[in-house]
Amino acid sequence: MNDFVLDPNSHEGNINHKIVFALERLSHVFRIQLWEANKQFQLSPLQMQILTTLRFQPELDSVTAVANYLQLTNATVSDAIRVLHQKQYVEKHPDPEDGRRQHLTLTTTGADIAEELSLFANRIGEFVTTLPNQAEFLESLLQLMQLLQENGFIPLQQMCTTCAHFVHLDNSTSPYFCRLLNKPLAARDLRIHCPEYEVG
Amino acid sequence: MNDFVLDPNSHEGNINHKIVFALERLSHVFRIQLWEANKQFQLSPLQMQILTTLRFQPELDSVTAVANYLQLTNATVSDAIRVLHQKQYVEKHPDPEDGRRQHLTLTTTGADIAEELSLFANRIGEFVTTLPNQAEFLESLLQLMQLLQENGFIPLQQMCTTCAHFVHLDNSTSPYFCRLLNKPLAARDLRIHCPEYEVG
DNA sequence: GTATATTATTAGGATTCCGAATTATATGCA
DNA sequence: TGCATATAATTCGGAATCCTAATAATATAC
Repeated sequence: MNDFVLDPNSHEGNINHKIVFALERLSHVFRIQLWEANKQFQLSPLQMQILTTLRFQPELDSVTAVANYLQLTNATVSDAIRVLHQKQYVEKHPDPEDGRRQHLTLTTTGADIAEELSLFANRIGEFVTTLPNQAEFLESLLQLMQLLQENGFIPLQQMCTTCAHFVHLDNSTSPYFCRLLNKPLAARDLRIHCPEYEVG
Repeated sequence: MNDFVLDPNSHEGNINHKIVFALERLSHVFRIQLWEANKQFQLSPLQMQILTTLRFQPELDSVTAVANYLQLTNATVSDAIRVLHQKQYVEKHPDPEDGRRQHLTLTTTGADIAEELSLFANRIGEFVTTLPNQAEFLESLLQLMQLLQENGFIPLQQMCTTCAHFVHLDNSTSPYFCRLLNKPLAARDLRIHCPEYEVG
């Protein structure tokens, strides 16, 4: 649920508290939207999150990898994946070299559903479109994510700002640079999940 | 959790998607933090949210009011409050004029716990402290909240930006003004839950 | 005064989470 | 080689999250 607990007006004028409170309320919106989608897609919130993870981050193809990403126990994820397997949205392929591993992939149906879920999520994106200062907004969000990642609140996220190939140029209109792609980056170019990511 | 589903790099360079994805990841952090607090406080996530709501928005003093605010059914909230009542964190007072209503208040213990929860939530606030451009960040968040409220994704939130007393002055260093308090407001002064709120 | 609406609760059920235990396989090291 | 330890995945039991539907009591509308 939205997801946390804070006095919305504590320390009158304390901007940190207000920001956290606003993030909390927005967090709530996402949680509620997941339950809304549940009615439409006949999938539980966790099942939807797993489908989307497998669709857009296919390298997270095991119970353990998904559980770490979602910060849940293997038990919880294993159970949800069992249901997705029953519904024939997810396939399990034994690893030929490691008998303990099961590689997870989406079926065609599963991938289609994940696409639809992505469109559903974009209902929020419509409102973001009308915001001024989107680039600055994204930068603040990424900075916060980076801090939270560095302090163990978020598991490794393959973001530009923590990547080995990333360079922060201070005084420039394109303030960032990727050494791998060998090109300058504006705030809008910053990736949250880059396939070329290397721990930096 | 976190809580939603979106391709973190869809439409390469589509900044809306990235913003939504970042918000989604942050939403996840709040959800996970609630479960963390659960270990420490022996309270369920919903119970904690209810305690905090009663503490900082005491005008939401009925099952229905809290359920609307949290966008849950009365059944769900009623059940959680039953437990909080058992634990002697919440008291129920029958309304003398309306026999259906129960006014909810916190016990001293309940209020103390709510304060501690607020401190716990502030662990995220520490990181917000180090962000540059906090005022702009808060403004973007509030603008998004306002849009979501206007479109029915968030129930009535007593924010300055949707208040009858609020005036938006365009070209100024204090770009806002409250007619009730009769004073200019900077971004950092904007309230998310104002006791003087009137529907505007 | 009767129909309708509202407040709160209860019951039943699928899902979400956890910790702990289990099974199977892989790895490290003597 | 062999044995301890680590890892991957699952299963089990249990408390909590959510819902819809039904119920009871009271309030409101006409």
